[in-house]
Amino acid sequence: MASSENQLIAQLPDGERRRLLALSEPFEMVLSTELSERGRPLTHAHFPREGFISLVIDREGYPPLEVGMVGRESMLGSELVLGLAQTPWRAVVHGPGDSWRVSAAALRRALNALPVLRRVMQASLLVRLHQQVLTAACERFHMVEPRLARRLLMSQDRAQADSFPITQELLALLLGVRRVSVTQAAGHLQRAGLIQYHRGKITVLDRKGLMEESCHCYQADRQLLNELSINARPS
Amino acid sequence: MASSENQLIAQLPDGERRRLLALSEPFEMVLSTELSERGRPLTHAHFPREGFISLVIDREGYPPLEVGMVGRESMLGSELVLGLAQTPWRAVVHGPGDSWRVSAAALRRALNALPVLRRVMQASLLVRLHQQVLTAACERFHMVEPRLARRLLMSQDRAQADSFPITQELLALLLGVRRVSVTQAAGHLQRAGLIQYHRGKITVLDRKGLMEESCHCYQADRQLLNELSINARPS
DNA sequence: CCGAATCTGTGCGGCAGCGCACAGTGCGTT
DNA sequence: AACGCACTGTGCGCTGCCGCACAGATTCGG
Repeated sequence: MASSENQLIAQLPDGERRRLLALSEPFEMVLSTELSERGRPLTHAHFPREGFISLVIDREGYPPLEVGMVGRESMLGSELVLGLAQTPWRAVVHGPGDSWRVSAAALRRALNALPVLRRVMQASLLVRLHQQVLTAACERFHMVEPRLARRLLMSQDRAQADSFPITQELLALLLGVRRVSVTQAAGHLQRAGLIQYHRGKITVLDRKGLMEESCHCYQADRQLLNELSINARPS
Repeated sequence: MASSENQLIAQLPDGERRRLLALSEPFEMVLSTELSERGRPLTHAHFPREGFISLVIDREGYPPLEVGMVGRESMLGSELVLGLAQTPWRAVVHGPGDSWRVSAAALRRALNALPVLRRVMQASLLVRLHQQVLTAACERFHMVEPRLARRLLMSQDRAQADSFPITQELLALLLGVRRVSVTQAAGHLQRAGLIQYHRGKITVLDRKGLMEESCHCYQADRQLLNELSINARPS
């Protein structure tokens, strides 16, 4: 149970956790459903326990592009800690799983009484900002194959399993490249024995090897998460 | 005077503005100086009244890259509203001018008593996040020339003059491309009669034409700023 | 006044990813 | 069994930007 708990919730002291969960309801995140629309105020925040949500923007004349990822290490809706909830992205479920769902109004009210939750959400928002920056540089300058490797590792972390469903078509969307480019990069990784895939299901065979192929943005990301989470803990 | 006031400060009601300015000191932002270092907590927030500050990240094996820009429409240090002040970027003055400078500690204390300032800073932080996302997509997919045009318009807005100092070398850094690419794109724009430059000084001749050459990310950016600023106003 | 540093311009080969088009292959449905 | 659909694989020409190298031009410092 604890192993599949959302990691922000896990950071809360017992009292706050109970009060937050009392406001929450278990929610099944179904593949490809939308949890928020662009420009609309958020109706619910989500604390995923498994699976992941992609933050996706639509640009005229281009296919959609992923600009962020929310899994059990994070939450959807940390902007609510600012009292504002419009976002420029859509939130789409790309890894099925369960979440705790809280209505925006209830969460906003509860924030006053839950100081640690407030801190955690503030830190989470800052993490999102920092990740945005680092990811932007990564997407801009690194080549497809390392980025694909990074991406697979990230997905695996959220899925908490060696094997998880994801098509090359979707990966192309997430990376902002053609599907063909994914096919080629993935072919490499497969021939190298690092991964194995078949019709929308990918299995990571050699996690360590995959980390070597990935740009070190993956590690930078994880480090960032640790640093800022620790900072959130002390009052 | 009002025309060269920082626009966030201009949004404050008289009482709050007076109290904030009482904590502030006028500060001269000198070209190429650093107002914050990567990873270090911010010592001072800045509200520029003219000129601009670049947010710059350093990546191993690559030249530095600009990931954001702070001028009179914004502030340096809105993260302080989260009670946290580590940032992944350095803040470097790339357009000289004056700012209001407030120590981080004083600002943090004052935030409790100044609700409108708090709102304004929250909105400003959200704007930064949104801009990060949109700019990332722009940098990734648009070509050099439109991005250069956009960039020049942005610089002009902050400088509040048709003519302002900036070298192609610096522009290359800001755009994340080679200096040569800037030379070529700038040559185009000059031959088209939109700009005119000479040894580190650029003059915008045809602002309208420049907007047509720029990707519409420029307009999207301004629109975003308006929408979110308006939202900050009503309590 | 002369050398040095700064800023801008040009040429050339290379390459990663793009757009487009098409061809297999496994899976589900009726 | 047969069909359709989703997923994956391959080929080809194009192009925008890169890395490298060098050259003219203007300003600055001693």
